[in-house]
Amino acid sequence: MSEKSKFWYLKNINIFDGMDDSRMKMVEKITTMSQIGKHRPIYLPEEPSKNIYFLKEGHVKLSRLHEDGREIILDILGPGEIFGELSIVEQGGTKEIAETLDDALVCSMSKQDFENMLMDSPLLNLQLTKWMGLRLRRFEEKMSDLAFKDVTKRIISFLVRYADDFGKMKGGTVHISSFLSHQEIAYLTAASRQTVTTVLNELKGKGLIDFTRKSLTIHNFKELQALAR
Amino acid sequence: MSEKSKFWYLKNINIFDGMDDSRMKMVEKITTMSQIGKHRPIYLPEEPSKNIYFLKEGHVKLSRLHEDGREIILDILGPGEIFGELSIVEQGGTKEIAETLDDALVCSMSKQDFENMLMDSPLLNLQLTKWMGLRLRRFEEKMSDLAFKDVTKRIISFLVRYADDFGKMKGGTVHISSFLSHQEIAYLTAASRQTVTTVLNELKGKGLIDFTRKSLTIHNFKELQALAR
DNA sequence: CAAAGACTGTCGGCTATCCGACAAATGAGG
DNA sequence: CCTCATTTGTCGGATAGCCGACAGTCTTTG
Repeated sequence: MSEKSKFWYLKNINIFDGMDDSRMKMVEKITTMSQIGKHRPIYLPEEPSKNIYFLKEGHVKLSRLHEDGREIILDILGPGEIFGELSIVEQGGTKEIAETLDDALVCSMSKQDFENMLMDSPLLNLQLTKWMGLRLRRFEEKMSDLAFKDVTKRIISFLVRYADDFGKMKGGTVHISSFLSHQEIAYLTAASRQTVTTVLNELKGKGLIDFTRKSLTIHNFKELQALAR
Repeated sequence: MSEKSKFWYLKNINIFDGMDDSRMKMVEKITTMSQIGKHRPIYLPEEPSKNIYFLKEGHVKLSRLHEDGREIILDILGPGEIFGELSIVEQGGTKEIAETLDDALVCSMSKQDFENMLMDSPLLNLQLTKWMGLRLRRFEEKMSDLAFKDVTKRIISFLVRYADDFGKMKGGTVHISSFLSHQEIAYLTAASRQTVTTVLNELKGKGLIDFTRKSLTIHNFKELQALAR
């Protein structure tokens, strides 16, 4: 993979693949790069963001709040992913919060510039379409998890997916150095904080995982994965 | 709205807006139109569909099955919407079922043709992008409903949205002539059939709605809407 | 128009999970 | 190293909603 494409790498697709150099220069011109510390908001609901964001490094969580303090984390994005109001139609602003999880490097550009860029490069637009299709698929997956699985399975599903994104695999074991708080996991899995604590300790008791406040080890990835269905 | 654009009307966006006539002719050439009766499958999981579909008339439900007979309906699509494997990346086929709810008119075209068409028309592609953004938003909405609301509110939410799509508004009352079975509503709201029956009868008892096996009347739309939060 | 099949209504028991409460453990900052 | 704030662990009570069962009602079709 070339430097250029590595830069804009997307989990499954590189949206800038096949883009010529002159265009890449243009892209970098209309883009503002910013380093953002951990646990900082990028945009808030009711504060309609006029920008589209690319995540170059780090991770960002997208969540929604409810009137009472409850929260649900819709998705965690990794390097290369895009967020912001992709459908320019609405004006009301999003109901989403975007917030960094760790130190992140974010490129932003105006919706207008983004739109122009898409109009200018059919290939880029097509890649974006495919990527959005994948994102829709991810949401579908999460929705059916919510509908079909009990809390334990949802938490295991989460651990597996999270390990996939953040972990270092070594043999069958996966180690993750930046773990989330139980509350955060609760938001992700639509469970209560106490239940998360209990379930994690059950899994620890069965020797499937080990964890501290800021790290997680999955002893047998395949085995855990199998328990999620 | 011109005949042409009415033909391809999308709920919120007309993806063929601004398309010149010669291109529209081409579109119609690579497209196969078919009339499909009610409650017929369009594609099934593990039977990877090589096509992209446009819904011209009628309604289609997209759902997922679980090993045990359980089902969740992810979305109900109306005239003008697009479905199929929009992200061409995956080869495994979808886990989705697409099935007509009523008599439908569906246009299908091969993924390849669709992709070529998008490459050929940046504007079209951009419209598609916006539309997919809206679809993502709809999924987000459904996910937070699942996380935050109890069954009663989820059912009310469903009624309101369904009435919006299918109903005829007259004053403050909405009448819907093609209502779903309680089981179907259960699948949509991730509830059990019995609970749906009970909740609907509670709402009837409070004079908010009336229903028979195949019709629904909402007496005061605004009032019901307010109860969903 | 009769018989079979599908849908609706209702009940009672059951259980997963939430929620409040509080104590213990850990970590951060002065 | 002490203090305060945050996170984790555990318990018991409350309950929403699931599930099986079964009866009643409507629909379809031969």
